[in-house]
Amino acid sequence: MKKLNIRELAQSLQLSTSTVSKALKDSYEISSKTKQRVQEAAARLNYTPNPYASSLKKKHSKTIAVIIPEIADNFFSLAIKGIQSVAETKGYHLLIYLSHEKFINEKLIVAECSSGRVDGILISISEETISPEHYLKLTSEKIPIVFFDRDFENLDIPKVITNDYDCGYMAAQHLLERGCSNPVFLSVSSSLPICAKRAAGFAAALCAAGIMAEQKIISCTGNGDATVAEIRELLVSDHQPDGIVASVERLAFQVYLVAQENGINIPDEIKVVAFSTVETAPILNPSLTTITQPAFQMGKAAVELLFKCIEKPGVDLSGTCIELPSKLIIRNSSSGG
Amino acid sequence: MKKLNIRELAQSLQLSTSTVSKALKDSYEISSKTKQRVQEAAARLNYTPNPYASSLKKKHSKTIAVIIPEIADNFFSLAIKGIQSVAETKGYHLLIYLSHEKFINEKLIVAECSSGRVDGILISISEETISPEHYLKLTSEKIPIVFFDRDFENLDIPKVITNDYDCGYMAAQHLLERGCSNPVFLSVSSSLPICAKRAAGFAAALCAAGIMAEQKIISCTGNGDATVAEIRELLVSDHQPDGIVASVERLAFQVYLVAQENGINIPDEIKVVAFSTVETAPILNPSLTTITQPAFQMGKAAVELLFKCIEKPGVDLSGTCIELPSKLIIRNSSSGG
DNA sequence: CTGAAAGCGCTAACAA
DNA sequence: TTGTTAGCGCTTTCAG
Repeated sequence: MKKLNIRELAQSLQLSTSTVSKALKDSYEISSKTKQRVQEAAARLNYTPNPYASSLKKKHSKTIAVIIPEIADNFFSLAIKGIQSVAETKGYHLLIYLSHEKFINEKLIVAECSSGRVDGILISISEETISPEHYLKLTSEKIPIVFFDRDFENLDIPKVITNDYDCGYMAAQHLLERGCSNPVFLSVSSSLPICAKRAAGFAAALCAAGIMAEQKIISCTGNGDATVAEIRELLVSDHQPDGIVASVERLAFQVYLVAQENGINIPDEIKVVAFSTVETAPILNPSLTTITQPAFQMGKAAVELLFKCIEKPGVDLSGTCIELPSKLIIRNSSSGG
Repeated sequence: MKKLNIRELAQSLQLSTSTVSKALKDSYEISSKTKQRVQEAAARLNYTPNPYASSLKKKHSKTIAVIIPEIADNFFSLAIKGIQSVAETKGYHLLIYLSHEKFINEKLIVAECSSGRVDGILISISEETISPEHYLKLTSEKIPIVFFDRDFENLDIPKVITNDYDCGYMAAQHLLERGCSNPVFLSVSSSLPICAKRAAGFAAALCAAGIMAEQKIISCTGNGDATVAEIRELLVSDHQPDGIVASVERLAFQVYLVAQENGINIPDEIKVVAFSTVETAPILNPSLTTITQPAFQMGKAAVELLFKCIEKPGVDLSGTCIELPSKLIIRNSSSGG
């Protein structure tokens, strides 16, 4: 069956293309009799309008871009799920782009998005991102953008984030209450605002308890084996910490692995808390205390905000910041003390 | 900064649009001097060609659709990552659609894809899918489609799958070797081919060992709490099984939870093996024996196959089936015996 | 209520 | 080597 276009459909009905076009979208200008005739024929002949022709004419595409650093990560999968749940009710399409945590990739993707391909952009910035020009260019071209989770600070771009500073504080405090005297924070990037905020909260809690926070923020910037090596070195050192806050779940997994391989008991010798949405937290060995972000809700809130920008180009949402709190869920990895 | 089009760019250079168009794509017809002039101007004025206009003309979109049942699932996240890794090198865009395991959604999505929006489709079918007309319609319209992981059987559509039957067999055999005399298989859907194949392999291994496989295939079709209830009932029943093969990882997690809450020891009282790609398998309590699919590679192989279909519409790839083997990774949840 | 016609921004014959 | 022109398939005034 050959794909047919609106002209052919119109011809087969002895109507003009404009009548058919209007009938298809149920316009009040068309008699209900012809509407029916047209819609019936369209269904029968399997007519589907070419979305690109229509986008070209209407100057919007009913598609949005989601730019994330990584997809094989529970947080982002859940966020996409949230995004998709509302995009689908609005008939929007979702284009997914991965920056792989690289600034250069992110810039290329963002530039590509300014071509008119998408009506709006949802982005969680890469670890490397240090300047915002590419976002600014987008806003100057009036294509709406909203940050979710990982934002670029001091910009007027709308965002939905979580209470990272408070959670960093909470995590440290929790460890302190459980008897840790030498907790450390495992950071993935000092330039990444969310990580910096978590670290800052952590440091503040230590200070409040009279502990010097210097040297308690440990950067684990490599990935894979390099990080494992760093963690191994940390855990078997003379000044082994007695508590760990993992800024991302991957680091917690690595801590577990290293502890396991070196016979270090969690939580007796070392307690751990992780920023994580991992589903298996309750059945880990031991079950993992987490700071869990409302990933699905954040995705949802972010698209909703984006749709507001798209639908009401007039109203000024710049500066809007929605903060959805994360939750500390206490499990066995931090018990005892 | 207002977005400009090719005509305006051409005007500002005192050239024709066709010259500019060709210069932009580095055509041999254009002198290198003007090429440079054009490209320099395009960069300076921030010109980006409208992709929809170009798609309309060229009759392809450089975008492919990925249709999956669910995104918050390690297997699919990894598969997307594999897909993306090759799409990005080819400059293709990725549209993601979720069927939420519903046949009706899948049909709608597939129909939408036949509009010319995408150059090809990668799909993992929903649990409910029972008829293939919507796929056939696509192929009759010459839009390439390839199945990955969850295929619809007895069709000539290319696919990349894993050795599900063998793995079901292997899982059962492993449990038997470890001393189980009453293993069961937890199925999510009897109509879903991959699940059925896993179950069939499982049953075959039992038969080979002289065990009646009747009633050993247990369907856990509800989701969430309903499934937990089913599993709870199974585990505390008089004829409690001493081995479980979970056809999907979610079921294994639920088994762990129920075992935990009822003080049932894994692996002493009951051993478990799960079809799963979960990253935390080694650090679960106890570490989980898995049949792990090569998710990333499957995604990669699938797009590569799809690109072959797209790039060489002439050659006939129908019937192509790439089978990438999964691996049994033995851990503590099935130890002892 | 229906139709004619212009044009969205780009590409690709074909001319020059 | 560059320019003219005719669409791609659709939507949308504007006339009828």
